Amino acid sequence: MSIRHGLLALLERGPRYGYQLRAEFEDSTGSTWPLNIGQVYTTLNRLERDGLVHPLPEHDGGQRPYEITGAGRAELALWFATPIARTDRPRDELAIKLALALTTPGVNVAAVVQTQRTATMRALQEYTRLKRGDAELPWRLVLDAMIFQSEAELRWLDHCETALVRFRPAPPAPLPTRDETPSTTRETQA
Amino acid sequence: MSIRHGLLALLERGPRYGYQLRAEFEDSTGSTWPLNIGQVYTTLNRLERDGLVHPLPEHDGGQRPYEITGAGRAELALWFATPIARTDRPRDELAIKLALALTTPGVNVAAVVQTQRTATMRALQEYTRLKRGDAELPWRLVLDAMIFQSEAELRWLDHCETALVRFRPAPPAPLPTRDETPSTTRETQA
DNA sequence: CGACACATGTAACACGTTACATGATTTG
DNA sequence: CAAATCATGTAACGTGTTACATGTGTCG
Repeated sequence: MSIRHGLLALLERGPRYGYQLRAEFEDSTGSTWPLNIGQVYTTLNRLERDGLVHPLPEHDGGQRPYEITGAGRAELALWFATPIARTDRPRDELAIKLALALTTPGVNVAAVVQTQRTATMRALQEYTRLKRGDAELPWRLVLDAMIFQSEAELRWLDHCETALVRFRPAPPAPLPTRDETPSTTRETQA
Repeated sequence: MSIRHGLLALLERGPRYGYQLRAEFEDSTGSTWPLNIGQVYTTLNRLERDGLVHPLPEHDGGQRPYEITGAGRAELALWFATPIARTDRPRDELAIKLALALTTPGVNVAAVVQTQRTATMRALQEYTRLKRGDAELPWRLVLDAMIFQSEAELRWLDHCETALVRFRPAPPAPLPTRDETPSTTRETQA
């Protein structure tokens, strides 16, 4: 429901048309999650169907601006007033993957952890690099969210590795997995 | 794609039928993400369509067990060998919400942050409570993932509040949208 | 028998992504 | 003019959720 409410929030600033909405959405989040333009139009149609927005008759060029309605404002206020519960969130694919890897025969769990750690560290570096650019506050906060999440993921991966050693002390054969790290990252035993 | 691959991983242990798959999936993750039984059957159909599993003719009771195929094993191995990139993940609704709240007129961002913090702290306590129960290692790791994420979210919310004070010194100010007077930054930390 | 858990499936719907088709406007 | 960009829309598909329909097996 992020797009639906996101567009509503943008329309709270004033009437906008589809292309504008995509541009402003991506501006706010620094294009962290690129928004397909088709999705904007289908979402606008659903919002109109639900009475949360209505189109304005101005057809200067080809633009069809929309305006938020009273019901839309109420819905938006409810969104801002309601915290996001853990149960609302999508499944954490990484957690599922590791949990299942533990009981799947033939899987080198340590290698899975190590591969993910490399990728996550790389992502973290990229976010840190991006933060040095000039960004507005909204995007900076989005970047910080990504950074905090990546750091938490790294901590969790360390934690998993430690727990793993106690559970399966020695994986029988070091099967090769895709790991592009040169050498340096192996001694992070928390 | 978590369910699709999750079911494949469970089938790697041996042939299973739909009901079993749901039970084992929820066992592994401690019912953190309850899995609708209908979803299991539709996913099994898609896996069969794609040649990753095939049904076994045994129809003892009403059970229709499935078996993983060679292509299924390959797909599963690829899943385990490939790290999960940040771009694969779903949009972070909380980050979007706060980023947009900053530029939406009439929104008390500090209140949004505070409401979320309360909810997240409550979730964190619940996870900590659950961890005291007796759980298998996979579920314990899933719980730890939730805990680490919640802690990161709390840290981020604190961070947002701090950044907010410098950006919009007075939240209760009702009208001004374009007030850029760099007034005295009162450090009102909660 | 009647209730309940086990077990399989289908239908309708929402959301998201990708790709495609179609014009209008700007600009080199 | 031609190409790129702006702008709107549709179609097909994958995934996920909810609700409903149906049958079997067990147990008080």
